[in-house]
Amino acid sequence: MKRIADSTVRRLSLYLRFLEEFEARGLTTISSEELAARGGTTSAQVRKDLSFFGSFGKRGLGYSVGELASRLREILGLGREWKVIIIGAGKIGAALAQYHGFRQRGFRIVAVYDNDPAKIGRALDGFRIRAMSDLVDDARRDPVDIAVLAVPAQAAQAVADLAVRAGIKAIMNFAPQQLHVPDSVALKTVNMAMELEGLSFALTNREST
Amino acid sequence: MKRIADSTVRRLSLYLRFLEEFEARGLTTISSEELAARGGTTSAQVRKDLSFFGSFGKRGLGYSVGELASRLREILGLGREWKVIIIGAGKIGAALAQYHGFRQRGFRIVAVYDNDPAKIGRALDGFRIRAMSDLVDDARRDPVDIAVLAVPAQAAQAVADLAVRAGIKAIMNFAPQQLHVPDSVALKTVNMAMELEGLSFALTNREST
DNA sequence: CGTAACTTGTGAAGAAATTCACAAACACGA
DNA sequence: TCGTGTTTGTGAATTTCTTCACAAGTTACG
Repeated sequence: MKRIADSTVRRLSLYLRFLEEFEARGLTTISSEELAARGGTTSAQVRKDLSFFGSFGKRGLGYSVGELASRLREILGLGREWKVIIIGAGKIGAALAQYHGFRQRGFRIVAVYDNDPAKIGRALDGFRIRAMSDLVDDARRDPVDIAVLAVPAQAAQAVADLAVRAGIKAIMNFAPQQLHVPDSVALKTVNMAMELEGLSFALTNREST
Repeated sequence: MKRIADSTVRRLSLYLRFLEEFEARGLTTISSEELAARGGTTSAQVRKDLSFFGSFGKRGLGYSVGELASRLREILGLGREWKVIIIGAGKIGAALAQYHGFRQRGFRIVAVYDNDPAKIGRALDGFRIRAMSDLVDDARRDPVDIAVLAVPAQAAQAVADLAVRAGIKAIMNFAPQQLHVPDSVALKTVNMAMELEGLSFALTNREST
């Protein structure tokens, strides 16, 4: 299969969200034009994105909301449950652990880790915080799919290495630190500072055309 | 000035981070090759990114760490302080309000808003939570640069409209909702669910080359 | 059945981003 | 001062992504 661009995957994710809204409103079909309007893109883009995976629409009519949604869920791998652990029980880790939006979409948090002795053993939204040193054993016994890193920058690479050693195949990194992992591990970094600097740049350079 | 791609701005932000590390270690020069290695890109990319803004290096030698860092700060608009408000004092809003990394980089949180009467007036990391209805007046009296949206999806668009009405020129959106704002307002959306779905896609489709 | 009004799927064109590759500039040592 | 070894800055080539534009399929309706 041809390599799918990151930007395409992001858009598929968006389309799915809109389709679910439409589904909730009881609508049964939708055109690429309507989908595009909500996503701030063009109908050609929508059709091209979908064309990488097959042809799901009916000419002259559009797409069946329910069918397209379920195809997208399948494409995005949302048909199954993914086991997620959160590493780092600080402010961000805690906010994530308590965020129930994950669960809805099939991402089930199975454990929270920290290496602060003061936190280990305490409860966090139903989870007893476990010691970081248990991670590798735990994950070997009961495999985990995704690790969410919410640790300080200076610890991030070491923790990522640990996660890789534990056999985890995907990491979502919230630490403001560039991580290096093997190619076989999927990595996404969400860096607040970088996003803010993007806004700062936009604010600074906006008079120019 | 030519339009600068988003991806370029992100990388500049990254380079600045590395330069600051180098600076802290007392190094005075760095080559595009070294910068590229840490950022997971190529030296040509680094040089091209910088070339949009001028020529900051010395052939045969590389870049002066201190000088390049300060030029990048200038380009990114980090020479001044930006006033930030956080809208939504829930889990995420609270985590953001307490995150002190903002301050270091010149993003100063000046207020936190919510519309839950039970929360208004209470303190959150030194801020007294204000009523959403005060926002427009507050911002007109004392202009704000950036609004961070940490409200539920169904409220997000209305709150964004409010922020726009208050004269705010940049919005960083944490709500899982596509927002529509005038072109004159800079918008960045960080959507956790989308990022996770990106990982899910990668995990699902990884055997193929 | 025939025609009008839509909308998809997709090659081809166009635009944008990345990489190549090399002349020009500089440091350093002899 | 000259030669060697670096490294930048940048046009050109290449690759990737987006948009165009239209044939082909579908519905609606008289």
